[in-house]
Amino acid sequence: MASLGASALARMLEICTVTNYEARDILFREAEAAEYFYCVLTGYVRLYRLNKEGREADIRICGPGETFAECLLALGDNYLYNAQAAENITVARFELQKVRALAEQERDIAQAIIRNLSAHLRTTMECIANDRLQTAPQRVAHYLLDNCPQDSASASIRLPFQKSLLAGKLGLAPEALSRAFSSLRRAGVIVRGRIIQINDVSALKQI
Amino acid sequence: MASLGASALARMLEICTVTNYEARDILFREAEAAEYFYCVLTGYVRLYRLNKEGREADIRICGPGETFAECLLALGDNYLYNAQAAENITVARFELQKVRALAEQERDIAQAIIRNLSAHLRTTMECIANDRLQTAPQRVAHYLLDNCPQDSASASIRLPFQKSLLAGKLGLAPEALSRAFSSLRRAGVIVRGRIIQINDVSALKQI
DNA sequence: CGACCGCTTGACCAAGGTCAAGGAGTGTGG
DNA sequence: CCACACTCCTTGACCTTGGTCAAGCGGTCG
Repeated sequence: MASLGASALARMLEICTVTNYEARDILFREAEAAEYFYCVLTGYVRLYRLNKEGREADIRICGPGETFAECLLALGDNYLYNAQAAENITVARFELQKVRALAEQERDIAQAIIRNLSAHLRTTMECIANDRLQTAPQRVAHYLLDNCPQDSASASIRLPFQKSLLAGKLGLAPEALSRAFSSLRRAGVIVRGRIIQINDVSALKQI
Repeated sequence: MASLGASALARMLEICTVTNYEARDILFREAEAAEYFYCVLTGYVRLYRLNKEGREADIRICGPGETFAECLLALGDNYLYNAQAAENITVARFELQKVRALAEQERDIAQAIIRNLSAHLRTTMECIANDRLQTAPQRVAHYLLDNCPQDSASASIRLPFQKSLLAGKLGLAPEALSRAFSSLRRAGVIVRGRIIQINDVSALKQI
């Protein structure tokens, strides 16, 4: 929304509702009639699908500032996945109908939607490539490097959420994440709780 | 482009160039400076990435009517993947710069881009979900059902491309696709060359 | 006829999912 | 203050899935 002009911004804020959910609340389910798209303000949201045996697979983890269900803006009447609060969260929601109407009137809004969809499409394709090309330790290394402050030789990261959530985000079972972390120990990665110490950033890049 | 008004359509056609490529030609490579986005007219294009050992993984297979590299419209100066002609193809290409400019002027074009990006984002997220939830035979069954004409009890499909391309599209090695097909024989799927005979559509849905 | 290409099949192996058991940390009640 | 429970994570054992390598098969083309 940072890119919107004053009037467009005002009109978006006008149709926006802020809501809280508690950990594990379901915001919506796959195939339900879609009314809103969402923007996370605080906390994390899990988007996931079920197969017919009931196993869950995460599709995306959304953090503060990220939107979801925006792909329904163009077309589509039903949600495509389940959305669950991973913790206590605050989200803003926008009625799809109204945003569609606004996008036709306000040029800024259409442009902002294009930027948003593009960025998502890019990260989503990136995710497919990573799933298909990388092993578990490589995915974890990749995630750590993406979240390293800079090209300093060493770094320390605090995970913003539970490890089980990270596992889902990377398309792994929690056990596999655990094993990936312990295999990264030899590359100088030390895990204690949510704190991850990286002694040698360049060694991590080799993986 | 079907949704564009006359003037918008004319302006798009104006900046469009039609090109042919031969099988295995590379249209562009990952990280190259991005100049165009593309629309396939005839044939199929493979979008893929490499890991550092040089293994390839397909991200998407684009057929007639589909576009690629549109995610660079909003932002981004470099291609994110490699694009290769899977056979002799004809594509239309559009200068990103010019389309960006047009999208700001012509409302239709911005709307069409939104629809296009939305649709891609949906299918791409769908792809992640399928990769993470389904086994090889399930993916193949899913593909066949998606390409069945209707809810007739039986059907016959002709693959529009080589099996090795389908394998890549489904995130499998060619050998795994072969095995998946042979495991579907017991569900009444008969493969001869590119022709696939499905005796019992509902049995396939159970898988 | 031989070469080549795409596909299939078999054998083997590695990655990671699943199940079960065992910590470690935190909060609760006695 | 300690015992207990609970949650989350880790570890080990096992097994399934699918990747890889190599050989063989069948069709097509020169």
